[in-house]
Amino acid sequence: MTGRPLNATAASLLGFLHEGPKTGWDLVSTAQERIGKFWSLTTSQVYRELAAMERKGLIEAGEKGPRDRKPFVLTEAGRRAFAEWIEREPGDENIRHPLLLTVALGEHLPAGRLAAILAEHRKKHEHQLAAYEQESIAEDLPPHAAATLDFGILYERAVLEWFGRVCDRLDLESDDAGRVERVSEEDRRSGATDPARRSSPRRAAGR
Amino acid sequence: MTGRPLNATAASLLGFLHEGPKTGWDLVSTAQERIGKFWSLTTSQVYRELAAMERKGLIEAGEKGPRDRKPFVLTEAGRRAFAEWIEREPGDENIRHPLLLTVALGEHLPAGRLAAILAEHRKKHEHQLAAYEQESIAEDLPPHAAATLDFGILYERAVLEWFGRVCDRLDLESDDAGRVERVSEEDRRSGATDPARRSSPRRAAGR
DNA sequence: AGTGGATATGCCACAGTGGAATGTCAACCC
DNA sequence: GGGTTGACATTCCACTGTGGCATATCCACT
Repeated sequence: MTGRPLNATAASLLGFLHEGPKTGWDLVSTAQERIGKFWSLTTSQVYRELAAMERKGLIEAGEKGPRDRKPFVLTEAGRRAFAEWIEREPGDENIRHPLLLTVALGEHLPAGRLAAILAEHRKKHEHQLAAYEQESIAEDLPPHAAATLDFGILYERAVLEWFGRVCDRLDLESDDAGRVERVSEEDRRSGATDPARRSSPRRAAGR
Repeated sequence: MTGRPLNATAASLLGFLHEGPKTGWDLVSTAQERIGKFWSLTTSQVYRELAAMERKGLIEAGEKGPRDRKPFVLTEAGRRAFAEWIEREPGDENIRHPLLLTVALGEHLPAGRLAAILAEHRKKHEHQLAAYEQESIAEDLPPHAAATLDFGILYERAVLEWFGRVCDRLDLESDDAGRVERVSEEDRRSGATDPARRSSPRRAAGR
């Protein structure tokens, strides 16, 4: 038994199936909503994992509903496999960040173009942060969901702080997105940072 | 021409080849050092991309050196392909974070175990941050490298801040990996899968 | 000469990814 | 009631990524 330990994507599907029978489609949307922020998955993957898990007896298909809806339920073996998986030490994170690639190779790019790209992405991250904060205020989430949402918020804040720094480092003007940060670099030392008091932001520069 | 636009891994290799002829081996180490933090790649991938790019005429092999060293140089077509690639809007980052998965599904895990896992990972991130800060102080990096290193530092700081918050959120004791009993028991009695476990405990933390 | 380790390239099998293609049904409109 | 639309549900396929293995070659040291 326990042939090849179950991958994380499959395991998370089993996790969601603890809440009751779900079809592939249901699982795709559940997963995208609940773990999509830090675990990308696609429909094809979901269906493939479901088929594989059915073969292994971890789940079972129920009666077909309308439109070929095929709801799956956990079997005992599935429950056990999940329990085993979640007990294991999770691996390290794996980040693939095209924007950083562009920055790293940015010497081959005119400064203005790099600035434009950064501005574009900064805007995206501002929106993302706003959305997360919105969500965290509006909804009264169960604690585990709140914890992962926290991650999103802190991550986005860090990214935004980085944008400010990068423009500095590379002597770029950050404007088109409406400069806001510039000032806060200086303010920073007075300790007026947000609710997060943790480590004094050590400014290295001296340029 | 321009058959299917060049993937990011291949493109970064072309980028490094701007610095002069390099062999596959050279490129592996260059890449790991310069972009490995946010763009994972393996030796096999590098050799495969090199072979493919040679077929497409983006690079050319020079004289074989000792030990089958096969240095590649950029061709004009390669230069163009790279220029085209780096001009494009980079995609969004893609994060896969097993630890967050475990947290998100953490209701199926005894609180003590979750705390232990978190403590373990926190330690790793503390080391990583220390390493980055070390590097940033010790070396006088070119600006683009410094910029990406900054990202690493801010990211790790954010992660560490998150660890503190999570323990709070989930009523976990944060310190070392010991500590199994004591928490969780009273949460537990609210029943198996009650999805409406809304009222977040959020106790006052003094730490 | 022999051994072991770092350098160097390449192959293979398989897992994971993304998007297009296909099929099915409910609802709405004339 | 026939036709169109669009959401739902599944499958397929080509590409990308991973990790291990099989070769060599060369160097240093015995």
